[in-house]
Amino acid sequence: MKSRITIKDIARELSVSTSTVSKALKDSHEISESTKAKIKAFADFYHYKPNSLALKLRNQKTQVIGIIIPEIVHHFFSRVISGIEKVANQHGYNVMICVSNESYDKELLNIEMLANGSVDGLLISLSKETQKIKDFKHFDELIENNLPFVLFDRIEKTINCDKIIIDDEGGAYRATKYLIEKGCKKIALITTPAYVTVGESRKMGYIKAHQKHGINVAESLVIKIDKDDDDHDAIYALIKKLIFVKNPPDGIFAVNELYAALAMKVSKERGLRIPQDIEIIGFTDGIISEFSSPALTTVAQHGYTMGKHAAEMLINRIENKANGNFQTEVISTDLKFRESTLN
Amino acid sequence: MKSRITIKDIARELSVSTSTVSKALKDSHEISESTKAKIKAFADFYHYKPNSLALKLRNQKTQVIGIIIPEIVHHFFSRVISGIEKVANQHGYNVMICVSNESYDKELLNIEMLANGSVDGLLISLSKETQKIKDFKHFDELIENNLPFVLFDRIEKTINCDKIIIDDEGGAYRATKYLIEKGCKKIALITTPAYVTVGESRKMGYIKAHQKHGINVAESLVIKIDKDDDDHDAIYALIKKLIFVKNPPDGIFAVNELYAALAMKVSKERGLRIPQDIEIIGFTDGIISEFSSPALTTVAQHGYTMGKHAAEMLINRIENKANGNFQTEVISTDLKFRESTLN
DNA sequence: AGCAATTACGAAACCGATTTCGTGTTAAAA
DNA sequence: TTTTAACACGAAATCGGTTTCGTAATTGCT
Repeated sequence: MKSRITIKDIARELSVSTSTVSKALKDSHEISESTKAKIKAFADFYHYKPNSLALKLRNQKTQVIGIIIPEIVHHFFSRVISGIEKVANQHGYNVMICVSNESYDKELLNIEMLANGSVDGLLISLSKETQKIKDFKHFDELIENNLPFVLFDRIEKTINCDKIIIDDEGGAYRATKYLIEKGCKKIALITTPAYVTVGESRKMGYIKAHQKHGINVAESLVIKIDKDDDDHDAIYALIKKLIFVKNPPDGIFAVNELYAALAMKVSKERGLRIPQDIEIIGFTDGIISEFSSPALTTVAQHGYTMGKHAAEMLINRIENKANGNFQTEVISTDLKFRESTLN
Repeated sequence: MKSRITIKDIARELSVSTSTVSKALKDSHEISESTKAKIKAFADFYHYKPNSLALKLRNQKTQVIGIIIPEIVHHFFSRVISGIEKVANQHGYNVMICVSNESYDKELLNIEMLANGSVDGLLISLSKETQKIKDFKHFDELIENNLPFVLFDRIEKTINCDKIIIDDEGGAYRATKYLIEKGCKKIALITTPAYVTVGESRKMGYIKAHQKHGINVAESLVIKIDKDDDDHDAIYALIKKLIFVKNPPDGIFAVNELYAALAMKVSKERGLRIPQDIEIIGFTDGIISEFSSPALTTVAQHGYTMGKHAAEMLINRIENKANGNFQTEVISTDLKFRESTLN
């Protein structure tokens, strides 16, 4: 059960003090060349590596960034993480990832776990439950202890911190506008409950695009899915109610690719041709869209970029390179044309 | 720039020693009720939380599990992580995730980072490069320092540790056998280069199924994709060479869902009807298969289960509940029938 | 030769906790 | 009245490092 060798072991074996060992290993001028050589050789031989906990405690700096996300089996979030990881590593940071599972309690627990000295800063995307019950007191404590943190994607305006979001409203606006201008007369919206802010923003874009064209949005064309993303059957059933009607919509804008893909499935079963009878656009960073048939036109949201920028914002804060005021950065979207809309 | 309150602050403010504070907060019988009350009230008021680095250093126990995976934007691996996270949390552990990006150097770096006291144990899936160059010396050091670790999915037999794998060969065998028994005469295999062990095992299953039926596998029906998974176009081009020929295959077994989905795309473009003219089976834990059209029949590999079991194996090691010998657990697969094969 | 400067190292404080051991005070037992 | 035990707390060691400061021995300068 031998464990990793420590500086004390080296000191004892070579009959010098721990200070001498420490300095020798850092090539300090205070130590003679001969002693340094001896110590370095010994340390090398036994593969000495300083204990990182001890260093972190001493330096009051962990070089670790904590990430709290609602779920990890999620293409968008995993891209964000990938971007974070990239930038973090470039700056010598590691990442510690916690999953809130869309639960307020777990989010709170995670924050408490990570905020006790384990990390230098936090990157957080709010859980659905947190957005629903609107309780943000766990962030007050972060602010009190002035631990830097950045909210990304699922944010809350009233929290005083740096934020980074997708241009949800703009993306939805352009997608809807595109459908309107292609001649769609009945464009349905498949969205989330209102407490999911990104869904709400996208709905806003959908509405504004209609207003811009002087069209009144029929409430019957808007459905809110209050089901777990894993429960495809339940979502499917809700969408069916939208499409299996006398005069089905001739356009659909869905706030994520899952809804869009399921809408496409339902449409095909209803006998509608895509895109001739009904045009569909999703919102996503995903792969369902690419491989569904017909391939889905989507609002591409660039999660990798968001992750990179979020990490940069946070590291700037941690290293005090940021100016005083908190920023909110908006990542713009692209409309990616595929087969589910007419050329 | 006030920072988190420490036990020393409390001791100073209340004119007691740090030992008294520590004991009081742990409700020790050594401390009088009145003093305990006073200290607890003070600590509560200032939201005192012990510094976790100090605890970890003191206890020589981090309650953190390190995970090293080749990539994170990957449905299978994210499911594995999800399973790990679940079990780890149940046992009071957190997870720290590092990505090797399929690079040997980064894998080595990650291991060194995590093995210096940051974690109690490691869960590792080998990078492609590591499998290619077959250099496993970084694991020797883990063994020397006896830091528990478990290899999952992409493993190496010669490393002396616990391992957990998918029944790649068995899954491939049953999938291929199914195609043969459905009457396919020319079943192509789309696989990875040989150094990717999971690809090789699946190839073995494919071959054995043929042998079982006394069929010789034509080398021309086996293609190895040596392209980055992100480079869909390049993969597409390789698959095209397989299918755009005079007598195309009437069955395809692909070692992952990306290859299967792309093969389906190519087949459709070649004018082949799926599943009437060509039947396709993929190997996966993913979502492309579900939403592609026709939906793909696949060998389901249960990443979530693998993650849970891997975490359990590791925690048993960490907490010395495992018996002495190293185990290799095999997670079995299911053939999930969808539209890309005849009923 | 006498004094200052340099060299080479060790002692001790520190990071933030826990825990063992020691001790002064008080109350109960002899 | 003396002994003893219980009580309540503090000093110090510990985890594994880094860093400041102090100092003995040597060297350099006048």
